[in-house]
Amino acid sequence: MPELPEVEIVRASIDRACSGRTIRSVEVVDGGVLEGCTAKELASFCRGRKIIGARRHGKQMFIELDRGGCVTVHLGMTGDLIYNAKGKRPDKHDRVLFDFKEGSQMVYRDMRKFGAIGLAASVDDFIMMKRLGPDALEVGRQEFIARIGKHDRAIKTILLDQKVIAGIGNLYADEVLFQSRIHPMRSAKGLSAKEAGAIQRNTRKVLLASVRVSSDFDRLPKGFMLPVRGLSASCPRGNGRFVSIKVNGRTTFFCPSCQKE
DNA sequence: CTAGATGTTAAGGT
DNA sequence: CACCTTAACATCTA
Repeated sequence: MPELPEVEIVRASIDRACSGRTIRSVEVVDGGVLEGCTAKELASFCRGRKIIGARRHGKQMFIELDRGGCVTVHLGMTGDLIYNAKGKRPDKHDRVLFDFKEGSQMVYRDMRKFGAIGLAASVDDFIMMKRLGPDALEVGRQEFIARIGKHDRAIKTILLDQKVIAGIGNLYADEVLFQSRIHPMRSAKGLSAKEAGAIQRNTRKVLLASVRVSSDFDRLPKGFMLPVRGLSASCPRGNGRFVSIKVNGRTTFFCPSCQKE
């Protein structure tokens, strides 16, 4: 589930379904997903509190409670936060259940358990503690360009660094660079003003386009790499096959003809 | 059976 | 110190 658009989609649905509901109890099925608090602490923190909304910063989610404080939720690789109407059958990978007064519940589901649930006094507190950079959709154009240009490392590595800009993951980094026609190994610092500007623009374009289609890649506009990323697929511009390399330990696809070194 | 998967972080090497 | 690569986390699927 886990890059900015996917998290935003989950946030919006939880915000809609759970705002105003009061948590009656919390059941931690698998404590392995808790970070920085025990099951007891999470439960006593939440008990009797009302959810006032769901927020997001990069890939990080926050369930804000009345009287201050929030539950922090990171979806990791396979996490999901779901609103279940009363009587829904539990799934094998349900890890934490937040039971509401009405009998419905908010469920944290995560097959691989790379995600994390914790507590924070405030959203800003947590962002500071984790040293997260500004959200990829909220950061201004000038700041985006200034931040990426400070680093003399591969541009893809910089886009993936949550401390520089928060929210871009492996798939979207590839798409942003493909849209910008920039090779993933180019030095971020070595980019021209025009190139850095293109990356900023395309970051917005790609993330917003994905949110718009609910991350259903097949519904993205023509010319996107995501629906065909990988395998032996061809570049949608008709310039031949994609190539795969490792950048920052992550599988990277690009079009060697459109994205020159 | 093996390899790899949208994320994050620690550890070890140059 | 800066940067890079690798491994680890846990589990499923191609």
